[in-house]
Amino acid sequence: MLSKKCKYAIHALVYLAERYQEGPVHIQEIAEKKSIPKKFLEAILLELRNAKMLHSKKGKGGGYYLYQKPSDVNLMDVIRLMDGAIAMLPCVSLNYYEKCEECRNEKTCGIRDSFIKVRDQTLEILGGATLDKIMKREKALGAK
Amino acid sequence: MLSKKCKYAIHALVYLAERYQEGPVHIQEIAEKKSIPKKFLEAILLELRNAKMLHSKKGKGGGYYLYQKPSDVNLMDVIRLMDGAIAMLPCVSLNYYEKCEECRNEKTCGIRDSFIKVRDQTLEILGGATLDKIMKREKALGAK
DNA sequence: GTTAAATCCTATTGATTTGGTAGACATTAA
DNA sequence: TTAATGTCTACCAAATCAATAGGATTTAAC
Repeated sequence: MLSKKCKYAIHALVYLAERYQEGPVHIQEIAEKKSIPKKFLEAILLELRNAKMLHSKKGKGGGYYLYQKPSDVNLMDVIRLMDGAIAMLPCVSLNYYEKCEECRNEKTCGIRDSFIKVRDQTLEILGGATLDKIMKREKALGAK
Repeated sequence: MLSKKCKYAIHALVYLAERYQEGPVHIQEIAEKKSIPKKFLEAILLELRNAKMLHSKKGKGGGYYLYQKPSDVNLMDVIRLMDGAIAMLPCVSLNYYEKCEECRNEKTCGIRDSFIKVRDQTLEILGGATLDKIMKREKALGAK
């Protein structure tokens, strides 16, 4: 399951995608519109900024805005940043690989194969889920 | 990520699949062979038994053994039992559905779609990953 | 240059989950 | 009767998650 932090991050990014190229949006507004605790959101946006997904402008009239085009930001990257590995086993993770203590021998482990398939399918879907596609879908579904 | 409990359960089941129709295997043996803390394994096997995945025999000469054929036990069921939902969002889970607090309106949520696809792909792969296939793979890979 | 509005940063907290342990009890084979 | 085994309830420590507190810093506007 995705953490709340990750879900908040996704919702905040979608919101900023809707405001793309309209200047900085401040935390307070995102927090209110998306019902996210402001202080928690603060930490999340900061993390997204440090990962170069967002830019920020300090001081009066400041706020956050997308660093890249909505079509260049996908759920795979956001989830990896917020929650870490996408794979279901550490020993099949591409970005957060760790040896499985439980496996005596990774080469002959019979269960890894299925989880490698799951990982690849998942990455393909989430890698293709970009902010612009999410926005388009919401419009198509009639969101106001 | 799968919990340790879930990984232990899978390894224990694979071990019991290798001993299928050879009578009860006791906890101690599984714990030693698979390097699982005995007391923890005890609780896990009990849960698998309550879910009708295993049978047990009490008293001297007792132990655990598979309830069904190895070809009838798959990773999807084991994971659901041990860790709960397989889906990445509660609102797309088939067996553990819950409303997403974050979504104002599920019907118009633009992100659910990707997670439904991930869920379906994952279920298909894990549903097909049966104990007998895992055993065959281990043999093919040369496990001793 | 003062002030108000905003982000930035560090630390802390409470609740829940995870991983594991202790010990008594019940059942069965020999 | 006894030793071996599963069953059950309770407990505990550490980690993680979700959230909060309280300033420090930066900037625009006056």
